[in-house]
Amino acid sequence: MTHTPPPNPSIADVKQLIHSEARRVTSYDVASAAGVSQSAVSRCFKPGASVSKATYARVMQAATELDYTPNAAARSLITRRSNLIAVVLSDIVTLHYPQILSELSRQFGQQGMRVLLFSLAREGDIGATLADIWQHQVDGALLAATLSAPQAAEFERRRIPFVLFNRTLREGAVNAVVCDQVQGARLLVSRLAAAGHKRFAMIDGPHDSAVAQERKRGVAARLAELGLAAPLIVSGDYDYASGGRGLREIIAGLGGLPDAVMCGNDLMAIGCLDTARHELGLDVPGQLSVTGFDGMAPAGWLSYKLTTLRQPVQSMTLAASAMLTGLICSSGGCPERRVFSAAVVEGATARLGPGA
Amino acid sequence: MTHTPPPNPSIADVKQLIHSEARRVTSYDVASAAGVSQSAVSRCFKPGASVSKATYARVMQAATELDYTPNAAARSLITRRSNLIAVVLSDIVTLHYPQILSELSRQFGQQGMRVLLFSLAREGDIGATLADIWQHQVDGALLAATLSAPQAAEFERRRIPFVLFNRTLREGAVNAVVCDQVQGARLLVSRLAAAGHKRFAMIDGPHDSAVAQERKRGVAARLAELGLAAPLIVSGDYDYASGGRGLREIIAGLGGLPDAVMCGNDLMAIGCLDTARHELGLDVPGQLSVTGFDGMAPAGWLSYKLTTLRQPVQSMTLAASAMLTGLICSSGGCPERRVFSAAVVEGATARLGPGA
DNA sequence: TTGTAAGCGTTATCAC
DNA sequence: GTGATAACGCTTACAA
Repeated sequence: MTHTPPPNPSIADVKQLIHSEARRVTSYDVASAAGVSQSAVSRCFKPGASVSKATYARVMQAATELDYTPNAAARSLITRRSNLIAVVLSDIVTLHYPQILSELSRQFGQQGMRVLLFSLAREGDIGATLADIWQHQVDGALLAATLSAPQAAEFERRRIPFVLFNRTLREGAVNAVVCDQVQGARLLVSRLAAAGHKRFAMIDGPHDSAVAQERKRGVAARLAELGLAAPLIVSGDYDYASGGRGLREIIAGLGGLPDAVMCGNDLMAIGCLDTARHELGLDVPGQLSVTGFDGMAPAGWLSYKLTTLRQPVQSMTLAASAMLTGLICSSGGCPERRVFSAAVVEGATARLGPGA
Repeated sequence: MTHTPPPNPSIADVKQLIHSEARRVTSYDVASAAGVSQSAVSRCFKPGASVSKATYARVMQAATELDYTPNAAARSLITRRSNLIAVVLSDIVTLHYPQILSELSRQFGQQGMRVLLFSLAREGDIGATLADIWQHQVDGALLAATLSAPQAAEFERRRIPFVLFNRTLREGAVNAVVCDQVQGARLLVSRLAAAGHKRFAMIDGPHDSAVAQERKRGVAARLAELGLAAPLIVSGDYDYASGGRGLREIIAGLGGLPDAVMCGNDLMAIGCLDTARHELGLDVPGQLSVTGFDGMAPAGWLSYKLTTLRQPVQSMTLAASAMLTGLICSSGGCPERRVFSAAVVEGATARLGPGA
């Protein structure tokens, strides 16, 4: 019994050879089984290459029978395209996570790109992750995490296009898709003030969250403009428990109820609402108005009907993936920010006055 | 001005050369800047290789200044390890998505492996995705989606270890981490029956969901054992709206209220609960008991306190990632199933009798 | 249209 | 400990 392959091996011969050597199927195997050159095989897998119908058929037949699949690593080595997109999410995004990710995976998938996922423990933890991103030679990155200026610069230096999601750089222009948190916050304050609310309190998000900072800023600015007292601000962690804890802290701080509690996100608003109603026996919005931010699904559930600001997550996700694929294909152009507006969801947890 | 590099180029020389040629930094560049051979550079980036301290320092200095990062594609080509794990989720898993993904990303990350994400539109849609998985030569796969026997066989043939999450194959042994849905369902039925419930109804999950099938099976089997009437089963989509719709359908079908409505997951249970209380003005659990499945966070919120079965998602995720990394390192061994139990969360939406 | 051959950037093997 | 040199599996001129 010899292991030397016959000069014109059949598909079965090749199959057995591969099996006996316990290795993966390569384009050479397909070529030898189909009786063509290796480059012919390669061309058959490249859309729009020039191959005769007969050759194509023979190659595909062999490829199918041998379970051949091109090796992405080898391809990426020569083409300098990995077809990989790094998606970096800080755990805080948790709310829209599923929606964002499945949408991104779908969008990029349609362009033949795959999502390489990086999940950060904390908002600012991207540092250690960067090395991994470089190694995998991703074609682009979508970042929902805080990026420092030097880190952004390194993306530039390596010529890796990136888009920030709901984040911007303090200085320097970068591509970003954001929701105007400040505008939204101002709008909500206006509507609340128009309904006669005077004493405001706020449950703030984590200190390292850029989005939380903007929301807080918008609220404070609009209150000042309206000549109303600055809100009592307590801090929260964007989670359900923070909402209840925050409310108690506010009541203790004020020695009574404020007119409105504005929460940094829906999750805290729901926690605040539940504590107000079920633990403190308060009437919302009768005695107290409660508002959120985000417009996540549970906010619309019948038990809550939360008054909140909806971010157009779907549109933002779409815009971000489109922007990134655009950057990858036609590299160049100057940085662009696409700013979406948040819309007030009237709900039933706050008395609102007329819009501006 | 010449572009020929000097015989002993400085780091700055090399830097400029790379820049002028607009290419990525390779180990050759680092080698030439550090005045060593390319293989020396390679060794410096391989943990536990034999390099002298002096060489290591020189190489690292040059590497840092040049922003050199090894190319994962080239490495993967020669080592036959991509350090990539395919994680395939059907959209239905949406509930625990964030928790599962961030945990997996963390776990695999600690082993130096990255998560390549595939999000399926439907439970059974893995077919088209497989070709992508093969291309990227993943070292292993974690699948929370239905896999057919031939598909499983192809994983075997390609020697790619895989672990099913909350799924099993109808025939044939595979590695899997599951929660015993049947046992959980039976337990819950027992507790409900012990409290005197007689007429049961059920809002089922999607037909293509294996988990939903098992839950339904467990409920039906236990009811039969107890000599109770078979439940009225209406179908749902695992979403919030399905819960309310299902409840109405049940009431219409029975011409009145059942004693208990068991929902295929928490989301539908919450929808059912909201409709019962806020639209139909029913007293839950006074007039009607409602139960869920999963134990997702909102089930515990004060407005719901849902009676449900908690799946130990954290433990399951941990087990799955550990199992997969185990399979990758020490290939071989016979298929194993790790079965976790669901625990009853008593909540406040159903009257429960004593446990068995 | 097809085949030949030169890389892509690593790691691995082997002398030295 | 170090440096040649041969893979790894593919794409892509270029020649036929």
